[in-house]
Amino acid sequence: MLDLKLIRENTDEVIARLSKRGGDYQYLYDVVKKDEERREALHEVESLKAKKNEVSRLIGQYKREGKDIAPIMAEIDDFSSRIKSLDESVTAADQAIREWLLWTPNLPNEEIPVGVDDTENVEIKKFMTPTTFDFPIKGHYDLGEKLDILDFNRAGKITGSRFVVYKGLGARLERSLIQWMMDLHSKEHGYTEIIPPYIVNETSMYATGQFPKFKEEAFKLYDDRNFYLNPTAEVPTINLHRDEVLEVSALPIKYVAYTSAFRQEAGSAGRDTRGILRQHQFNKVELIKFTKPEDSYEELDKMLANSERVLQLLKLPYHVVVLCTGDLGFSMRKTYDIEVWLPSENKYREIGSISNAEDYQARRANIKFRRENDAKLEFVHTLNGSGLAVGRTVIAIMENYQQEDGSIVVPEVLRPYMGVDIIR
RNA sequence: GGAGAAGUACCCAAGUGGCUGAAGGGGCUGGCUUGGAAAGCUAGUAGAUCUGUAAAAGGGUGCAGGGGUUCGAAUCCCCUCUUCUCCGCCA
Repeated sequence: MLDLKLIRENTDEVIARLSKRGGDYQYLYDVVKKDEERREALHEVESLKAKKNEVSRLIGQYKREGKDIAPIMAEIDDFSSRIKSLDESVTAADQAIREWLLWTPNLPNEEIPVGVDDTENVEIKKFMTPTTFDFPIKGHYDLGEKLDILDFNRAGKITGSRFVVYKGLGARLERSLIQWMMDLHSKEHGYTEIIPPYIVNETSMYATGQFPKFKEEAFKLYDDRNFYLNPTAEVPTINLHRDEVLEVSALPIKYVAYTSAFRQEAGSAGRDTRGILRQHQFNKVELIKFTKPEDSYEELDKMLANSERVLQLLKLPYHVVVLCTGDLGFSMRKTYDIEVWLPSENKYREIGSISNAEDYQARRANIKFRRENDAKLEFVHTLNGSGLAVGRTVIAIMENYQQEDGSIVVPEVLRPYMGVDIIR
């Protein structure tokens, strides 16, 4: 959520900055106008309430003293009806403003490239060169079916499209990666491990910014409690501290969370339908930080380095791009995407996304901290990043480590977890 | 799923309609005392949020959350959530 005061005082600037994302934000002028009306009504109703409170207290006093209260009762009746109607208009204005703000995305960081879509993202670093082969290569879907470690047909029978069964060493590869990533980030990078609920409520979805705009992306449960399947561990893990005041000495708080993630992929009909690149259910290890405002960008860069380390240790070629304004996620101010080399597509594909929301989610989720005993409360900054998407890491390993005979060499760091050197 | 109990500030806890934005402890912060500390004595402790302002002052809201009754609600009524206990079922 953006700060209403900021919008009130810098309307033109806010609209200009938001417009770099694309879209029309002229409605913010209406919001400001509504806010003026709201405050006007608020002043009036508050002074009426003050007077009414004063008179009400007199009634108690009069009664104790045995005086007649009839004369002041008439006065109170008049206050009450005016207060009621004014209160209603204030509440209506509040709700209207809140609704607009919930649909308004975060301001893009001013230093990120301005652009309309992912073609204008800017590469900032590169690790290794794309893998080359001296034999005809296969996609992970072909490799997986031949090795009998990925089964798409039976997953279709059990559930439907965009689901997969991992089998044998395929299942073990997925499981090893989860274990190894959790170990790496918790033991070496100092994150605290979290396994949160995989079902979240509506309030949690609003707090991180999935709702209201991306409701159609979520799997809703048939249940009258407004429950949804977790779309990313970011949701439960940020909400871990919703409505809390964090100890300043504990910041930055660093979590590594493992969950399965569930997405409708509503806007992706027909895209990436082969293989496990885009599934309704996938595993992800996610990094989350709560930081002091002045530290968030330094922590963002450290988080990026922690994510990159996964691919470096796996010896997989990747590059990092800064998302341009048009490709930036709704709640985020700045995002790095890590894209891994996929030989079958002959290009880099997203495998992780590392973002700083600054105070946008903290404001929605009401997560604060206090610098000193008597200091005012301030919003923390929240960061989240992949560490990494597990299924896509499986793809990258299968494709980049494939041999001419269709077998797959297991990256060295995973061998202690896998118990084998090669999948054949 | 059934039956019951509870939710008050940083923590514990009193409080059945006005004199309570909230007794009493604990903790924390300051002062006295001390060479220093402990103990003791003493003062402060809604610090939230909205509004307002240059900053204040002032005002509204705030006793799990939401509605209602009333001139007036922590207190009465309704709904929801959470926690705990017992029973049932169960990985």
